[in-house]
Amino acid sequence: MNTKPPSSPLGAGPDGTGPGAPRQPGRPAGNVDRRALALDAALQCYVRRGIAATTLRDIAGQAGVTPAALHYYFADAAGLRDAVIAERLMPVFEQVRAGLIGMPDASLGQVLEGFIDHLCALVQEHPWLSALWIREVVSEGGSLRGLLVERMAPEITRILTARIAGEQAAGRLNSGLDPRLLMVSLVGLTLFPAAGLPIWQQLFPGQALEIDHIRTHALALVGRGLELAE
Amino acid sequence: MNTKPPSSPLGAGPDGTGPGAPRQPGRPAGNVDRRALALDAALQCYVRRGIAATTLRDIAGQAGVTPAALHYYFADAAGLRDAVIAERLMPVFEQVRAGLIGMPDASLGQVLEGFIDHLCALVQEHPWLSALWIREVVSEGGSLRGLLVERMAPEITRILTARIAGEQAAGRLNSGLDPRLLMVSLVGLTLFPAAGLPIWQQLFPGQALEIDHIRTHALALVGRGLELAE
Amino acid sequence: MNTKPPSSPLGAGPDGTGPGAPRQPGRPAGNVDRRALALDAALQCYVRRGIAATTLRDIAGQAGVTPAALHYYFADAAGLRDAVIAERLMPVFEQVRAGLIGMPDASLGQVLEGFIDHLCALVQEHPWLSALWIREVVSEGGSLRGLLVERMAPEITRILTARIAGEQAAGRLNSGLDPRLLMVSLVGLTLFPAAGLPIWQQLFPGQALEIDHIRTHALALVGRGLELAE
Amino acid sequence: MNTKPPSSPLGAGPDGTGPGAPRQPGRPAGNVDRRALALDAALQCYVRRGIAATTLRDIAGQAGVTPAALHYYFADAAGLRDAVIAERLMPVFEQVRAGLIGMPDASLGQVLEGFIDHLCALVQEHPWLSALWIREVVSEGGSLRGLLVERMAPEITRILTARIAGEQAAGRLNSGLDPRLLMVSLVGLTLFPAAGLPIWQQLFPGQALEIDHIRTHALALVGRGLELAE
DNA sequence: TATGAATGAGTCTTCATTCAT
DNA sequence: CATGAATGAAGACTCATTCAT
Repeated sequence: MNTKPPSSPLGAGPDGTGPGAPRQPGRPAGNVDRRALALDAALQCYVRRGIAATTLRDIAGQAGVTPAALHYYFADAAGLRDAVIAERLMPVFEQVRAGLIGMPDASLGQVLEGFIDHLCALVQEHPWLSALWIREVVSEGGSLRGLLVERMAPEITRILTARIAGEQAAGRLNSGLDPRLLMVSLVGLTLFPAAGLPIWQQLFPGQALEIDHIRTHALALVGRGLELAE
Repeated sequence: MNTKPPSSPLGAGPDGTGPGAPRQPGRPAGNVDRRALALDAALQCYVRRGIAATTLRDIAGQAGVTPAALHYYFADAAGLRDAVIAERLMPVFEQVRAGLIGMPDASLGQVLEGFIDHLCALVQEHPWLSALWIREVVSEGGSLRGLLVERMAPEITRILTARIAGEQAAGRLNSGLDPRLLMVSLVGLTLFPAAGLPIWQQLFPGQALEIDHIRTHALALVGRGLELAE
Repeated sequence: MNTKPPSSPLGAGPDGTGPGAPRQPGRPAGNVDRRALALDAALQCYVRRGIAATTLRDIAGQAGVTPAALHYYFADAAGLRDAVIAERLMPVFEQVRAGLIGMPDASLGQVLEGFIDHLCALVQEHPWLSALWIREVVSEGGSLRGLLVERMAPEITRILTARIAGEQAAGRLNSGLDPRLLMVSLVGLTLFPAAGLPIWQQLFPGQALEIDHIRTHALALVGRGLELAE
Repeated sequence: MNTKPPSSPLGAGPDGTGPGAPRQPGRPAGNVDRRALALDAALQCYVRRGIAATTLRDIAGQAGVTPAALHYYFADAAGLRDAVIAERLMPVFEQVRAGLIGMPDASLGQVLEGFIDHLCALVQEHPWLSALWIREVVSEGGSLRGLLVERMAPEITRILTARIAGEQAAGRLNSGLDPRLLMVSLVGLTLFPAAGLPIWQQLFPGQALEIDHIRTHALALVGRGLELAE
């Protein structure tokens, strides 16, 4: 009947037990493995089953550690999730953002096509990115939706929407496009197909179908559209 | 969002009794209500939390029935999920498929643009479609992925991929596109943005942003691309 | 990683599961047994180990039911504790209070001696009363201390302290006594020795030593004190 | 309340090294500090939550050491508890005993009133005494009950009960009293009210209510009883 | 036909304890 | 001499499922 409330996520326990908050620097190399292993295992499970449906046992089994060890490292399930977000997801998500707002001097065409290149390169390097983005960022009820809404989208929206509309007004961009939906379209042409790659590959056995095909295809489509004959 | 109860089974036969799915024989009509109520509640929960993370208790609470009643109607959790798929999801998924392979005489342009129209109309009518498609069909580990891989995609792929490649060879379609990825692109320009509509609406407060804007935008993009000034 | 918060104590579950709040009337007799059995078992464990140190398993084992059954009956450990308080303890505690404030017309002597009688009669009938009062009501950190401070003592204090002081002023009560401590003294001469009865009995083997001896002794002491020879 | 750290071991030998309890040989003096700190912290926790409900982590947190350090010093939780008893509790409990059997030449009146004075003085010096006595010595299932039954009460009982009965027979003591319960009554008039002091103080805000009031009141009550007007 | 009662298995979490260093 | 790392056992609680009625 001890109803003592658990310590808040990410905070070091008040009893001097457990490492609580991640302590990156200065850790003996021998111990980094198990914590990092757990983060990687958690990431894998999140991708495979979704964050909400992943249990600590799933992760512990995947990482080859005991559930109690996960509590030792991360205090609780929320702490583990937060650690994965902070140490695995955010650095990459941050790169998504940086790819867009980091090229202010370029022409809009360079920005947009550069964004496609950039997303594809990130997916190449971090194959989990597309799956997690689709399920946890975009999906209703996704665990990371708040990250997009609060931390990433507002800035991107503010910077790019006005510019897009401006280019349209100047006749330098297809006026039929909706400025508010353009960035989404680029994601829909890159991360979305990338999340389904295993499916498409399965549908075309014997043929190579990789992220680079998605990149080329997306660039061709946004370049001139379908170019349907009249 | 998505709190509107889904419309009654779309695959219902012309006699209005709706035998589109297996229904235990001998049940009085008066009880169909509670079964249908449970299916609707389950669909809502699936959209909200994802299929894997939804518990029977969630559904029972949402439907206002006891968990035991769900067992009575559907035998077990898998049976309920299968019933939702068969009686709620498949009729709509079937329409997705029918929209594509049902117009063999039309030109490819008509087929592709018709597909965009069709998807948007379906989302309009069944707001849960985009969310569920994104999370459960496309996502790795999605509960409905098998449906796409085994029942829908092969036929579509067989019919359309060859035709697309043919049109490209004949110079009637942008040769830079990848025939294998074209259908995916159209979904990525419709269902994917639709799944995020609540987010985009939140980012542009005071402005109407609805499925019709997605449709117009997608048609403009596939029509001629970005039309960037040289 | 389902971090859904548990339903609040004593409240009926929102999912239509479990009886939640105690439902006294109208229950089939066959089922009353197990719930009441659990309450009795919990009371025994509380007396034996203290409320804070009692686990659900202790109680379940004592009652001969599974821990899950306790959750079914009482939602959670706090709910069980609250039920024991509400259905077992409070009725008796209420009698402690009623014994005092229920005799306004009597002389103070009658009230005080009546209180001793009353406490001893209650202990006779509810042997757990003294142990629980000593450990959980009076002890620092006791789980029921709030009950005394907030619900019982203020009224008793308000009614009796003034009267006691008045009688002292009128010379009808030992003026050396502290009006604020008189009621406590009576408890210290009844419930406190009663809680230790097993010890005293053990120390005087072969002799009867029961609550009635405590009553007689307490009445003699408050009657005329030690009556020490000068 | 009771946040004042307990004074250093009372049973310490005349040489100031305090061998009153078993102390692993060969430990440098510099480390005694941390051990003593842990004992004090444990005592505080025992008072606050009760011995059975106190965890090693509670104590470690309170003492500002790691749980592993407690194991290093005391082998296990039982060893820590035994050390607290031997080095903190027993010296004071011993004084309770010594106060009674140490004045064989005095009159019974002096012994009894001296006992009240003595208990109050001990509580004054060791505020934890009353709480621990009430909860762990007297309460059913109390962790220290054995101490009273086996080590303290028999001797006191043997020496005093006979004497009390003798005085009664000689007409020098209220014959209505029960010789077996007289010592308990004195405790019930001192330690018991003392344990509840925080409550009574809370009930009479603005008034000083301290151990000395308890002493005066108890002496007045045992002196001549209530002195109720006929 | 339907459900209230009950439970075994599984989830997250905390605990005392161990051990290599 | 002392502790950070780790864990098995036990804690509370939830879940899908069963079954008598």
